[in-house]
Amino acid sequence: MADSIIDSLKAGGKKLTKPRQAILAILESNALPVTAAEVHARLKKARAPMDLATVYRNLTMLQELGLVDPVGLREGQMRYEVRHGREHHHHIQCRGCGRIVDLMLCPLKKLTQLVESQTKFAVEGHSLEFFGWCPQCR
Amino acid sequence: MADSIIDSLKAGGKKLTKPRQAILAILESNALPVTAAEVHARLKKARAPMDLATVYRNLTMLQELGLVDPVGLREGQMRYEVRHGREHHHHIQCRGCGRIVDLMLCPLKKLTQLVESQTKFAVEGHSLEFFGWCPQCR
DNA sequence: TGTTAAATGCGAATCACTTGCAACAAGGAA
DNA sequence: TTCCTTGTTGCAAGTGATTCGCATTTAACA
Repeated sequence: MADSIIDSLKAGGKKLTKPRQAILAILESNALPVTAAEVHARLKKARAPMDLATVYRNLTMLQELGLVDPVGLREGQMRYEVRHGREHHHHIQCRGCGRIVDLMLCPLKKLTQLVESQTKFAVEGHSLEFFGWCPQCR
Repeated sequence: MADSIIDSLKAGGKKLTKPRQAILAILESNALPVTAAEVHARLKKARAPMDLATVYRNLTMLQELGLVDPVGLREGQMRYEVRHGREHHHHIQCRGCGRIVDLMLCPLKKLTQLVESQTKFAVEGHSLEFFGWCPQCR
């Protein structure tokens, strides 16, 4: 587990419990964003079962600390991915099979300024997801 | 009601029922995206009450016909807005008060081609939402 | 006007997610 | 090490959004 994560938890007055470590291990082993249910299922397989409510509580907390990013793909459930050591990026999901692919790009720095001057909002974040058909499904 | 909407319904084998007309009227009178619950409440006020399930069924169907666009702002519920006669656009929502403002811009035409060549997906759509603090809340 | 397929209302179900609470476990202080 | 405080967990129940089954209507058109 990365020191930066442990430091962030400490700074937030959080404890490094066993269940929490297991969740972080699952998250770190996944390149792509996962749902709470998926984390729950993988913990069960990894012989570290825990209550789904605990999974949700931890994902919410990790998000508040800025350690994980939420990814909303209009699936009726949220996905989460660790931020640690990865560039800010976006995703594309296949409308056929649901496959998700990382897009290592974000064209929105300039656009953010435009939005700020246009709306007078202080922009704090954005979500950008693409939908389409993957090579196997098209 | 616009002829183009009626034509689309007809082409999809759909009927132009009274409840459906009422829903479309509500949608057309709203510049900003609304939730199913909001549509349901406004129909009640407008003395054209109908079952919430009917509202959902219609919103889903109108979306499938391409007459309304879904807008996901991570509020735990979807919003919808009529596409008819309006430019493709995005939104920004205040993290404080929830206020939504239209952004009449979309910088993603070029980016879509980049995504397509990078992933080999056939891009069919995207969602782009900004979050921040509005002038009153910042 | 009759026929038929689509649409509606109602109630129950599902699904993702949250909450209350008692038992438990980090982790710093003594 | 032991104690104490406070965050954490499991369990069970609760929400809130959305969907489904089914019997009853209603629009569309022959």
